[in-house]
Amino acid sequence: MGEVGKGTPEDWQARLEQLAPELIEELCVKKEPDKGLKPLEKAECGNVVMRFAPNPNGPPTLGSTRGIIVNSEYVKKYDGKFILRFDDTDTQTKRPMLEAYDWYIEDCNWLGAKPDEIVIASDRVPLYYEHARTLIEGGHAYVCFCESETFKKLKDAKEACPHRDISPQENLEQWDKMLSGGYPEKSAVLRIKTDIKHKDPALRDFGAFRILKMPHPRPEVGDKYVVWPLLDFEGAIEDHVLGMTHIIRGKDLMDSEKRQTYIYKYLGWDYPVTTHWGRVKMHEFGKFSTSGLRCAIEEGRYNGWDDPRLPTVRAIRRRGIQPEAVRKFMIDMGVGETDISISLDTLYAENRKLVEPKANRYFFVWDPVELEITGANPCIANPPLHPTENRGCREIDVNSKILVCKEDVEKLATGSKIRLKDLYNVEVTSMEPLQVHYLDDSIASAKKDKMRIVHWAPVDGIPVKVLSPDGEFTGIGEKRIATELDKVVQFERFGFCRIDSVGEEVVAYYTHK
RNA sequence: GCUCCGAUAGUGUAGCACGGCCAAUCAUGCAGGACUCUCACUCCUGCGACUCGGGUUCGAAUCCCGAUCGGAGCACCA
Repeated sequence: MGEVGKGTPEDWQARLEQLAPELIEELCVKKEPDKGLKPLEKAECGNVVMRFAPNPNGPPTLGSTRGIIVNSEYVKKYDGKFILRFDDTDTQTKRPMLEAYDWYIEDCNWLGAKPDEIVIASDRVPLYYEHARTLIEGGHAYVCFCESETFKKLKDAKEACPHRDISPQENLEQWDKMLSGGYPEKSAVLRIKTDIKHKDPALRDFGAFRILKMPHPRPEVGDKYVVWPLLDFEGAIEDHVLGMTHIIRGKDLMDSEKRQTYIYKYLGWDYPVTTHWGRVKMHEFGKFSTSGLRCAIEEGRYNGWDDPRLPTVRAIRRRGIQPEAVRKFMIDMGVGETDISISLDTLYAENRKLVEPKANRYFFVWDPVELEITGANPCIANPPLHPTENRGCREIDVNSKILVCKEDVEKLATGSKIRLKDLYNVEVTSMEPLQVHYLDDSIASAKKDKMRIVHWAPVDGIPVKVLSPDGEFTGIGEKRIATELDKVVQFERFGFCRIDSVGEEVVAYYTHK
């Protein structure tokens, strides 16, 4: 051993060649970093079933896309099955929103994550009752009439409540009475027996069903049921019945798995492979709660669920973010247990790569100021639609007046020379009123004199309104913008925008710089 | 109070299961420069991290212990 530390690398190589030449090749193989998502534990191609299970109590947000994209991406990778399941069994606190069901389906499709199957929990309540009955019969569940406060105290003291040891027969009767509406709201819950002395208080006898007399918002369900399952129960049953092999969910649900394991044990089922991820916060968006947002929208502080200031999928879609960019962004983020706080810059950079070659260029002048040109004949300007992709030119008639941005004018003084982009060079002859005199067409002389290059718009252009997260911009743009409905364009020296509507005026949604 | 989890550049991420390929990957960001009739794109160059302290070992980002910081659960919410 002592001699190992001595000698040069060359000596070592020579020694190794003598001793074990086969090792050399092995050492030369560099570990390849894995691209994309890490492999799933115990996953067999063709047998993977995963799900995204939201409560449709509001529209999908950028946060939801992580669950949609990563789950569906894994399923694609293993040629499995992707299920969209609506966990909509709370008619009260997180009451489902009727429109949101379709929004989720729509947004999944848009993101390239079309579900292979769609399941709505509120349609399957009898299934949950059935398993609840089995558990009661087996003595693994009981109807508890404690007030929540009382139960909490007992639980914290590791003490069983008086209802815990009632016989299955009696429990069954009480359960039936519960189902038929024989008890008032909040007077009874069905609990799953775990271990009342478990060292972790979160795992001691947890609730599985409660009485909720508020009807379900879905008309096909309405007031059919008064007993509704809680998430841990509903999810546990569904995940097994639907054949889930792998689950990825929030770290906050870690104890959920431990609780659900009791149910699985009682029913003789195997628990799916579970992974957890941390919370994602976006720098650009403050804290939004679905209920808070709803109020704000109703009060008119936002224009709707697709207001460009909101982190909803509908909003970013309207802004011209491409689904592929969101996918790449979320997949690159991977599945980590750390809580993260990310910036949308990375998403924008991803999107820019996608949109840059496609977007036609146009002039849009915000805060327009009229500028009079002397000494030039009327002409037609021909700026290219794209600087590198050979896609032809736009045509803009230029007479004696054009519009330029106020912020550009503020940098001028009598005598300044500027280049009107893709047009010609001028010199300012008067500031009030703003007048310029034609100099020449040569780009070379513009460069030689280091003139500022300023974009402009025709006075008879089309009014344009840009809605952005930072507010509204209004001005005038080239008429041809009206032909780009639903496309992403680049307003030169401004940024990328998606043309949202075209009429008397063009409305554009700001994408990013 | 009880219980669980995590920590790599400004931000995210790879590497950690099995310690030497790590003088630590990639992306984004930032700074400087080239190109350009846009502040976009492209291309160069640069900046920047293993939370801390012990231990094991010839060798630790990787294993062990402790501390610190951060997050979460203990609902008749999801």
